[in-house]
Formats: sequence, C-alpha cells, structure tokens
Amino acid sequence: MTKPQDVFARYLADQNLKMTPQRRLILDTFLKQNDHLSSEELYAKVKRRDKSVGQATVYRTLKLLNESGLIEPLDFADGVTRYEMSYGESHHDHLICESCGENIEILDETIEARQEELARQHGYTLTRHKMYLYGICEKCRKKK
Amino acid sequence: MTKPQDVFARYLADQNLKMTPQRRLILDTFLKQNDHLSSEELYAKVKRRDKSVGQATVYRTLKLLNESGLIEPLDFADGVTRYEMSYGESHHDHLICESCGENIEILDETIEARQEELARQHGYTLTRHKMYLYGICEKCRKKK
DNA sequence: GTAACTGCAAAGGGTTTGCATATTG
DNA sequence: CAATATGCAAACCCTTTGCAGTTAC
Repeated sequence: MTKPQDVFARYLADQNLKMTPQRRLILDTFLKQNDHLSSEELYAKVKRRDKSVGQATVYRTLKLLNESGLIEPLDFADGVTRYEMSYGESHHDHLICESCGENIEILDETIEARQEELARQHGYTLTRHKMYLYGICEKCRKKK
Repeated sequence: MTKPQDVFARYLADQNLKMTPQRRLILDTFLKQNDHLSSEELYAKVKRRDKSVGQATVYRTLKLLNESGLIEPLDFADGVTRYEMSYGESHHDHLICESCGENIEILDETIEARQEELARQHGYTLTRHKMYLYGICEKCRKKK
C-alpha cells in the first residue's frame, strides 16, 4: 500500500499545495504516536522536535490531513477534537471510560449489519456512522 | 405521569435551589418548541417573551434541567451543544441525511442489546451512548 | 434574613484568521 | 517569481465565572 507520506504528497500536489518541512514533521510526528491525539498534544510533540513550529500550522495541517483522507476527527466529548489514522485502518467504534478516559476500540458485526439494514429501511444509503459508548471501566468502578 | 414542570420544581426543592420566573419561563419555552435547540436558540426565543433575561441564566438553567433528568445534551458536531427532552421520551439515535440535513430518530433493540453486551465484555458499565448514522436519503439520491 | 439567583461584562478554552515575511514549485 | 505557507498575535465562538445587587423561601 502507498505510504501515508506519499498519499499526503499526492494530495498536496493535486490541490496545488506545497510540501513543507513543517507539514512533513507534523505528519511524521502523528504517525509515530498514533494515539488519539488532540491538536494541542500533537503541537507539544512537534515542538519538541522543532521549537519554531507554530500552533496554527498544526491546526492547519491537521485539517489538510483530514481532507487528504489520512486521518479522521473523533469526538470523545472532552472539549477537544482528537484525530486518528483512518487510512489503511479498519473501521471501528469507541468505548470510553468517563472516569479515567481509557479508550477501547471495538467492532461488532451484528451492529454494523443492523446499521446498514436500518438505513436501508428508511430509504437511506449509508455513507458513514459514528458510535461512541460511554461508561465506567472496571478499575474506576472498584476505586470508589 | 408527573408534569415536567413538577419534576423540575421537585428537583430544585430537593437541592435547596429556588424556582424563579426566569427558570419557569426557560423550561416553558423549551417545552413549547421541543426541537433540538441550542442554548443560543433557546435564549433568542426566551428573549422574545422577556427581554430582561440574561444569556448566562439560560446556560445555567439548561445545566440544571439536564441534572434534573428532564433534558439531555446532543452532539451533532456542529460546534454547539443542543438539547432534547429525555424525560418521558424513549431513547433513540439519529439518522441524518448529509445532503438535506433531514434527521430521523431511530431505535433498534438489537443494537441496543449488543451495545450493553459489548460494554459488559470489556468490564464496562454503560452509562450512555451516541450513535449517528450519516447517509443520503431517498429524495436526495433521486435528485441527482 | 440569608442563601440562592440574576444580569452584566469580563474571562476562559479551543480554534481560526489577518498580516507581514519567508518558502516552495 | 508568483502563489502558498509560516509564525505571531489578535480575533473568534461558545460557554463559564465574578460580582454587586435582587429575590425566593
């Protein structure tokens, strides 16, 4: 499969945009720690490698990475937008602990199938979906 | 069933909080147009009935209404928090047309059950979930 | 009476934007 | 060299908070 770096380069070229050291560094940093990073967290990591990079550039680059199809915004309802790699990764949903923030990736074929079916019943063609399960994990429950 | 107004009054009394004309008006306005209102939209409607009400009071009252169990925050990822009546309403998810914005409320027992089961398997106690299905509705599909 | 509530305006947090300068293709 | 990107700081949007004065219980 094409490397993420190449996908991004390709996207930029197609849009008449330019590859820059900053964009390279930001994507690279994101790829290294492919967690569910927020823009600010990524900014901190990027800054460790190159102090001169500005916060706005990180925000702008994340937007481009999203448009290029490499990453996707997540919504953990914690006030910040987080991103995860979507290119070459299989789809999954999230199970989130409301107490400690732990985040488990889940996938259930029964649910996926029912979602398609439900949409179809309403005359919809499904393009995507978001499902977040919020709860309390075992550790946190026992702490109380 | 107990009226929403009474549920709210009861909640306030229990918490040693006070019923005020503003709180009454805000709940009343919300009940009248039980859409998926944002705080600002509600504020605009409230203001039409009483110009003297402040924006902060609407925010504060929505928080109280949520705590009382009457309403619940929604997250359509459009930058604002919206609320919908939850008291006396059955839980449901949303099927949204990406083209025209149509929003259908859906509920599927198979999915609900699987969600509980999935959480349980990971040691989680589920408190809530969000599921949004995005697609294209029949009308929009045929328009093209 | 006194704890809770109000409106106002200011502050807050995350994100975006305007601008002068620097860089890419 | 022309179009894009950059860093900085200011602006932005939605929401929360501090405060002095008001009101419900």
